[in-house]
Amino acid sequence: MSSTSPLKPGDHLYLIDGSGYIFRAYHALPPLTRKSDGLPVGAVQGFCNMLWKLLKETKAGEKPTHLAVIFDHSSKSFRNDIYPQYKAQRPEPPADLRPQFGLIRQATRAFNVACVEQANYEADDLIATYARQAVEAGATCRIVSSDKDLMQLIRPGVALYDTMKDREVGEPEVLEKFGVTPDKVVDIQALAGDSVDNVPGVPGIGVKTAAQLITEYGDLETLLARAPEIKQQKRRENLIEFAEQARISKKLVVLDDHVPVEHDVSGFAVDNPKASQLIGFTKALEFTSFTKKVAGELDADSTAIEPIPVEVKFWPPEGGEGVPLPPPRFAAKKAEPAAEAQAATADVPPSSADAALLAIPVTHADYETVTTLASLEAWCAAAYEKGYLALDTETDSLDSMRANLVGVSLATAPGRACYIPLQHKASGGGLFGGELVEGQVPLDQAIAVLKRVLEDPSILKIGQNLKYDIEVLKRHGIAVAPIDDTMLISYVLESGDVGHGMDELSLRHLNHKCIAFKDVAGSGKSMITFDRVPVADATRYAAEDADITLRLWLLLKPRLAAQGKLAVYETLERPLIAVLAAMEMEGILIDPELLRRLSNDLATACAGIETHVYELAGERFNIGSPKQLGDILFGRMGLPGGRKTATGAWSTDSDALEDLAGQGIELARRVLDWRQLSKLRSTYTDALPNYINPETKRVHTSYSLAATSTGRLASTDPNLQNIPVRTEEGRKIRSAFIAPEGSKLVSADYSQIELRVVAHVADIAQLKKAFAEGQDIHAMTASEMFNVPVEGMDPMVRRRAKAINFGIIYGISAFGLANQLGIGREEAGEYIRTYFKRFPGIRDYMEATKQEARDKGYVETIFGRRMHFPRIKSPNPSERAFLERAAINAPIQGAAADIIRRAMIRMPDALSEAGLSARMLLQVHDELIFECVDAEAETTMAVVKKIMVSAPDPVVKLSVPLQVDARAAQNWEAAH
DNA sequence: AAGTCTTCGTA
DNA sequence: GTACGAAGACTTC
Repeated sequence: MSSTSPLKPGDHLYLIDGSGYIFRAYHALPPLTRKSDGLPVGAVQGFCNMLWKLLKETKAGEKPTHLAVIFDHSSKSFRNDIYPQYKAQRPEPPADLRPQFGLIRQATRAFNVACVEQANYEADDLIATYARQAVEAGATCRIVSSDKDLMQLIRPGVALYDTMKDREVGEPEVLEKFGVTPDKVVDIQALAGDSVDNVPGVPGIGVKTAAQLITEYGDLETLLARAPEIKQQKRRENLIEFAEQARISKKLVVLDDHVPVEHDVSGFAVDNPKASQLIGFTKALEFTSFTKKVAGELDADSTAIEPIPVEVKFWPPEGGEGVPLPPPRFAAKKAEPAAEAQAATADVPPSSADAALLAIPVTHADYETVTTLASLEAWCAAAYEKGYLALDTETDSLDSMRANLVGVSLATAPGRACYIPLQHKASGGGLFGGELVEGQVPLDQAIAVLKRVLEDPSILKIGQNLKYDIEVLKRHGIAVAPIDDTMLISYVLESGDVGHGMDELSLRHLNHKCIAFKDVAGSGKSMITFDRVPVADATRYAAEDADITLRLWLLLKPRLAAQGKLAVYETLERPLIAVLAAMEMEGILIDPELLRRLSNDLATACAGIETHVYELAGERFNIGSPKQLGDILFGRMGLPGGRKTATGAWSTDSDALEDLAGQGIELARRVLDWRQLSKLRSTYTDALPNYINPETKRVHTSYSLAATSTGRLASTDPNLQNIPVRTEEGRKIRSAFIAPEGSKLVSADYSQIELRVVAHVADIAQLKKAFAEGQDIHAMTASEMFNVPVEGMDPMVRRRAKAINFGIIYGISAFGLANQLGIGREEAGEYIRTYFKRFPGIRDYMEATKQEARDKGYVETIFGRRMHFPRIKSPNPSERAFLERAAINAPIQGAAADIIRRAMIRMPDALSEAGLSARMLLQVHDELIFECVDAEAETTMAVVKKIMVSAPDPVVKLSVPLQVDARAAQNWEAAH
């Protein structure tokens, strides 16, 4: 421990938030630093550097006279007595972080610095208490932390220093973050709450609204007292209803500055480190260069000092998929050559030199606007030196099949980025508008230079959502390869309730807020296309995108190997980019004339129903308005049995209307009919023709690879994964998706793939046997459950079993099953009990999955795809039950998604190797749609089936056969 | 103009 | 009971 001396006027007390430091260092720094045995020590090393700098390099007059590092004693504190859910759903720290908690405490002692923690109090409370003591003693205090919860302590004599951003946090920074002065910060937090710490706050109020309210009313109590004056209805009601919750929230966020501290501040007086202790410690952790630096400064002979024993807890981590190894120098050898076409040699690992540069702040100072061919060549040369290149294209449209290339940005190192404007046009109309801006490299020349590097197999191209850029560049004759995509890397690492957009990733991982697109191009009606953005603005925006993308790659790529997820990325994600790009660019043919006729028919039918509805209702109203309809049905007509929606409005969904229709209310039946027809018209027959590309005359959807939590794809603009099929009217729309003359559409779909996955992963003998023998799976289930023969089975009995089988996949509940079958909850519960009695393995599997989600915070598919459920331990019972069902469904839906991904990745090569010209056009979760010439239809179906059926091989040997049904026809409806 | 709610299409 | 996206109505700024 350090020496002893009471605080006196003029003294400087430094309080370091040790727990906060380690969390932020872990998440902000690349996990590259490990001891030779694999022990992760990056945060400890960062901590030592920071502490050393504080002790040695602080300016004269700011040197601390007293210093202590404060830690959280445990995850429980007095706040849990006020509000048990406080910080209740914090996930366990990552395995490679856990051992570093103890190491940082040992580092503190090795520095001969006070190391303080106290049961029942958080570090922040101790810091608040010591800071108050300092001010009262006439000394000043400086708190070293990046925690926003400490902003409330800022006042004359108490400063806050953010180590991660390397800057002082003063009133301006607090104003920027919370919109109020430091003394009001707690009122903001009380209103806005904090989802990370589970501070509830008031619903509907975020930081922005809270700041506005506190500025207007002065403080929380005044606001709550005068809440009835507030104009906005919802806001007023919430402030009144949740007033007590706001007060509790405030108690949670206000720090206790009168902790009966066990360590007296006089014991924090600064003393010099003992060379033997400090160097002994840094040698033990193999901090070579740090040891050298310290030895030099302390004038000690480091070779003469023995490493001291260091106590390591929680390492290696127990169980799991094994010890996360240091990131390999080169990507792991691909396990499946066929699955990953990309050469491993092109997969350059992030250099540690660049990784170190990640810490430099994102400024736009060194961004360059490339205006000459020579300078473009120089940037390409830099890419050759590095072996990798981050890039981003700027265009005038979100639709990659219509977008014109406006410019390209490149980055070769953190902070080293450029923008090459290619097709910027002068702003303004008339004579001077629309002309190409001076000083741009001619498009064809720039393309020629870029083509060399973007197609070079030795240069790895890094992008964020590269599929878009690949398509735009392909249309300019460039076939970009090999590639890495930061969006997909993030998706593999963190699929769960976080997003993977670049702005979001930048904030989360780099603590940097990107320039928003609307800041350079505006929004809404006044939005300009990117080619009209001034080149200087465009450079800052575009070069930043490439810079951030490169930094994210440097940070995130090593985590794939560290978490054992490189194979998932390389076999299920990355190779799908090119496959999807080809499908999207191919597009599908639709018959706009047929859709136009359908639209007319639907319009006529709707109009007829409308007249009738107005008669029945006795007034004209907007049938499409649930609010107006509810008022008429349950208000004016006073019909019984109305339910309310979450927001208190009358529910008029199809269940509610079916109820009324069943009671003989014709109005309800008519509205249901109207809704069906009007839906088909607005969403399909009217919308689809607008998506026909004028050049290709086909419709090109866009698939999102990182939109779902389970690994499924999502289709947008237009969504071609929800084309109607269930009703006769709807199927007419499907028949408007056609093959050209002389060609056919082939549809191939997996039969019962999710139930087959269940049979395999839960290892259910009866199910496996039934699938192996090609039995009717629902009939078999019914037979097992109700002891009736399959022969001559009552269709109703089979229907119940079928509903239960689907329920299993969805994480069954009596409530849901009762709804589905239109029976009572009791009866549904009885079915479920019967089912579990006959299939106990299913119940075991479901319980085990829930437990896994609770223990680890995630679940995995049989192919290793990981899906996170950070809120699975939510204190809210209905949220928790929902997440448990989702966690049960995820490995099943996810495995099915993995299987069809594997089939899709192998499909193009398989088709061409078979000498077929068939092209894959669409994916609808368990179905693939192809277009092929008439003569090749049969062979195409055979090849497609073979690839789809064998898709799990060789990684997973399914214990159940997969079945694929395929048909060829002139249109999708007939092929399906 | 932007964001939320409700409804409904798919697997 | 799972997973999505789109359209129209409605609310708020």
